[in-house]
Amino acid sequence: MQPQAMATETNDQHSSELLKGTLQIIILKLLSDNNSMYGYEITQRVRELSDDTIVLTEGSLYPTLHRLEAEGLLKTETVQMGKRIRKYYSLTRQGKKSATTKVDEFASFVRTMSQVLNIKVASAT
Amino acid sequence: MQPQAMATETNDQHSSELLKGTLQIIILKLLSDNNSMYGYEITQRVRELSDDTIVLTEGSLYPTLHRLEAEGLLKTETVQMGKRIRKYYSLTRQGKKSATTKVDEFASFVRTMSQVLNIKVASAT
DNA sequence: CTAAATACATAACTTTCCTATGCATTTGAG
DNA sequence: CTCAAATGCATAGGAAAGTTATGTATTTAG
Repeated sequence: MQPQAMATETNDQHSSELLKGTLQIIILKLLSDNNSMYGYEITQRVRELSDDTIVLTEGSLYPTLHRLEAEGLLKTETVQMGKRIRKYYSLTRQGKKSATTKVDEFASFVRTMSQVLNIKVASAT
Repeated sequence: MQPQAMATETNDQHSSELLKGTLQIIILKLLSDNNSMYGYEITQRVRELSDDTIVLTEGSLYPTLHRLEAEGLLKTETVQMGKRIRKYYSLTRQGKKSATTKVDEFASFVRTMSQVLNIKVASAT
């Protein structure tokens, strides 16, 4: 009955402060699951997986992709789609290792934080 | 047998990138549990609660405390301990509300992230 | 035909944390 | 006793990683 409650989904956007440091983890993990993706595709998939609560801006996504490539974690393949360019990113061997490590690190960090904040974090299964 | 494995506890420090945005949440939550604490005490307690994996530096702690006070979330009481000063921080009414909100926000963010990263995060009980 | 979506990119700015430094008192080991 | 370590607060300078704003260009849908 309350107007706010009428929306089908709760999609208040997450505080972007918390996102810091997690963007590269998200990218690495998606690529480790999907073999190869292009930038725009990544933004759409993250939006989808997060129920519209994590919306990547191009200003953060592309610089991060460039950085990860420069660090040797990603490699690219540019594909001509008609007259439009698509740059497909995939993990290097080093990137695969890094993906695993960083996801584990994040899980560990979350465990520590729940301990410090004394909260229970149930993951949706 | 390996020298590194001899330590009784695994206390690799968490990547400070992930800490971004969580520092103020930690402070607000500790104060909401403890009524009143001083800076140094906060660093020690966080160290303890996190098994030495989160070590706050003064360079991040004090500016954050000052900022939260300026925002009206914290109030202070300076106490003279012999010749030494202690500045006790506690939550304002607004700070109490903020503590609850931010902890909830963090929990929500973690749920979203586990969904995106497809990981299960079990909290130590 | 034209607005919205797709697709990439970068410059300027902000926030938040870290390192380094400074000052001062108290405690503990030798 | 002496001096290093721990206790206690504070700030300046810099790094890292986002955000906003802007730019360019093609394709799709109304």
